[in-house]
Amino acid sequence: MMSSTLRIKPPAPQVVNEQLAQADALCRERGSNLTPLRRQVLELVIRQGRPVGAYDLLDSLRTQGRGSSPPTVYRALEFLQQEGLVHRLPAQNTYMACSHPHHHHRGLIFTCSRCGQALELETPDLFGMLEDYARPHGFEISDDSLEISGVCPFCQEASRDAR
Amino acid sequence: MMSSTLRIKPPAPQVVNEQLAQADALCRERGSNLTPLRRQVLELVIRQGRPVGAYDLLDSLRTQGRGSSPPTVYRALEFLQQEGLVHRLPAQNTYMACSHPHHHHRGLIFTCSRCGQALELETPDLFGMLEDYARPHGFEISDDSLEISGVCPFCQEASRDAR
DNA sequence: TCATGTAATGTTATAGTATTACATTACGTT
DNA sequence: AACGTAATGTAATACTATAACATTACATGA
Repeated sequence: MMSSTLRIKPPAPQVVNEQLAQADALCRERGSNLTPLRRQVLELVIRQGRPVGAYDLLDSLRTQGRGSSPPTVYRALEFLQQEGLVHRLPAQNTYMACSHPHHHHRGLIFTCSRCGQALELETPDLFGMLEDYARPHGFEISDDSLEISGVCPFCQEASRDAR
Repeated sequence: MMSSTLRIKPPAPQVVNEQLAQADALCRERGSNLTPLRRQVLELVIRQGRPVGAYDLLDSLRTQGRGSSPPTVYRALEFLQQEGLVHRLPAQNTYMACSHPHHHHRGLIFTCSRCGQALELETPDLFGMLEDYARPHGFEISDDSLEISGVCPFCQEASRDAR
């Protein structure tokens, strides 16, 4: 993972707390169990403000005094994904907080292959189109987000500067 | 990887040969170097008729008497991807032959999370829409295919039967 | 011819990502 | 108290991918 960017700041503590409160509310409504451990992992993901690798999360957990091993973080991430609180980005093997867990919009996520930064969009037409393509083949979509890789504007600029 | 399906047969030898001939032609045109090793890997991918893992390819290479190690197959796959002959499916860590390497259409690939089977479609509108979403954010798309996970009709049926 | 440069491949080791399997704990219900 | 279930702890291992360096093959020009 070890790539980083200074361009995007981590969210302000207040924003983090809002997102956590929203997660609390959602899970309470649904009767799902946002345990302290799961909540702690979610907080780490949210604070990051960008996609983060599972083993980075594991390091953070250890720093925070949790006796942790890979299954700890993978299980928490699995739960958080089921609840729609976290997206997995398969092309980068990373995880990021969902930016609108309250609606059930399925989103599009652009990830930069240079710096790893990600941008989640609400794309009202996209999944409808995908369903239209899928239907005639009897295929049932289960992904709730779609990752597409490319180059973010900052890294494009960096390329130009290098030349 | 080790999942399998009997529903989709591997392509007939004749089809395999056509696809290989097409790859030969494409690379000749472009002046790119489809070496025996790369061609052998491509053939393995094509014969499979479905997504394959890199280490499965490695095993096959060894069976065929190539003294091979991971970099061998990963390097070949990298070349084949650059040439648009093979797609990587990040959600499954697999590789599959592109079904239309001659046009430069960027395609949509449905993958079944149960059986691993994949279906590549030509989707005339899709990447245009994605570009439209990306443009206002200055994001430049580099993926040439989009993987989306779900459940194929056969596995849906299997689920119903199980109940 | 033969030096030299470059692309491709070989080889060893290691890094990075994820899961299996089994033990333990916490806690609610009978 | 006994039991069942969900969650977590722990050790081991499987799976995926890359780094680093050596070697080979072959084209080109001195």
